[in-house]
Amino acid sequence: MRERDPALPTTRQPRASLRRSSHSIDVIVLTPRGRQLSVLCLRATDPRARERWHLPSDRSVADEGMEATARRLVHDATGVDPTWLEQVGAFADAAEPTLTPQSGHPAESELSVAYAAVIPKAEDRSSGEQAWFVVHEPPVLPPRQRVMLEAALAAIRQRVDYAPIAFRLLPELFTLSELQRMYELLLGRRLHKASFRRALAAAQLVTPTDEWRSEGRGRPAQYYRFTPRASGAAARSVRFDLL
Amino acid sequence: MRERDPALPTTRQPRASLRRSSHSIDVIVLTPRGRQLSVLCLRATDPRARERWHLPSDRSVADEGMEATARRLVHDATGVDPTWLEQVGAFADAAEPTLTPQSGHPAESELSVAYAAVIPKAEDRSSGEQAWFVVHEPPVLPPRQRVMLEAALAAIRQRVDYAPIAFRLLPELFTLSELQRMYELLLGRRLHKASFRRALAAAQLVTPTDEWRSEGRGRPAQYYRFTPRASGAAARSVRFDLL
DNA sequence: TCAATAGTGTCTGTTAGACATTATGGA
DNA sequence: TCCATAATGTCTAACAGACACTATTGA
Repeated sequence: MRERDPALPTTRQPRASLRRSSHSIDVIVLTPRGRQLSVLCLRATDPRARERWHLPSDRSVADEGMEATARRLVHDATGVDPTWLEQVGAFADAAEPTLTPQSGHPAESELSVAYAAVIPKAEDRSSGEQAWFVVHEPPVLPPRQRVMLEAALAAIRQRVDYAPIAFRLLPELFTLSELQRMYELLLGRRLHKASFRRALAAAQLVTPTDEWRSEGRGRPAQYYRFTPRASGAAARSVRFDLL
Repeated sequence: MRERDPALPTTRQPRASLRRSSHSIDVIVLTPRGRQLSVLCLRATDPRARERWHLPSDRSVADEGMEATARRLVHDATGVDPTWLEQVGAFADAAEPTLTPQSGHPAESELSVAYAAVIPKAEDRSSGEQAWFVVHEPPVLPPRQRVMLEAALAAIRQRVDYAPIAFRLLPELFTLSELQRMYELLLGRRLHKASFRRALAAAQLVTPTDEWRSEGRGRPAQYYRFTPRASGAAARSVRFDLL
């Protein structure tokens, strides 16, 4: 790709950034808020359609690659870099054999490549131009982006057992209860406490520290640290079928 | 997408088929051959580069949708429709910050959407223009397509426990040994016989018939039929951690 | 009889999930 | 004292994997 493209029947493209492609990069930015997982949505710029929302999206794949575009989209919207990012897939509108009146995507791109991104905590920039929505109660989105949101959630739930997504959402030191709550947030269901800790111990994913947390009422909790198994596959693949 | 696209700065597209996009659909066509899983590759048309191979690919997303394009690619190359088809993801060439001398894709498309397809058995059309390669010993492919092949195999292994891929590769009636061999082929590893059958029974995925197979030496095998659990999720999610 | 494949029975170690109990702080 | 949270111990049913065994055909 890029630079030489003599076979293309289109006109020569400007060589630097801001070239518009026929496809877009769309990002599902997720963050924990309270007991819920929330997704970042942007308000339509058109003042006549203030109740139309959409996901961060960009068609200028500026010689930077898809993942870099997704990362930039997250940074521009939230001010921070995602701590985890992964492609979900490519989406077009369902090709109805007879009629497809209008695009299911705000930028009218033929094709959208969706990325799921997570950031630890969102500084509340609810400027009116953007807002966080609980993932199960999103605003009305363009059809294609609604599909992408569901696919992103499914992808995260599938990968959370094998990728350190939960740890990327927590600070360096965390308690096992905090870790479990993060897993529950990502998976969207409750886990069994004893089994959760047994699985963690078996996988040797965390090591205790000397730090303790004492806040609020109950017994202080020990802080743990994430200690991924160096290269060699996880001692056990950490199956959280729990609860 | 399609038809109205007033926002696009490009010239008006011809409305019907054979419109070239900036992205391609590439298909990883897989079929069981003997004890191995094989992938379909096409020979370069350029007579000066007869040892260059590539995956079936098409840039004319002819108002038909990505999946239909993938299906057509399979049909054109093999004469049959795929019995299972699923998107793997979108792939571009790694954006080296400094230089990316040439495309990692034969059609020089910016972006390729990969689909994994399986067909039950390949009528041998090894016309010299195309050939089947054992998946672990593919020919030299364009870099992007090599990545897509590996991703397709990983995707299949991940989904084989939840999607009826193995059954789509077998005839209506099959023996449990045949089914197990198909799973082993797709997963790329041996399974434990007793555990395999226990898991099948627990998941209630198959029901015995009155037919028996008697061919070759050993004891005749009973034929089974695939009986998916109607809608309601599988009684058990059929975990084949076996062996 | 042997070889080859199909299918089953039994045993053992592991583990998920339930449940109960102890531990330790704040109000 | 009571309450809330953390952490651990024990029990049971389920199950994966190993192993051995029986069953049934053709050569």
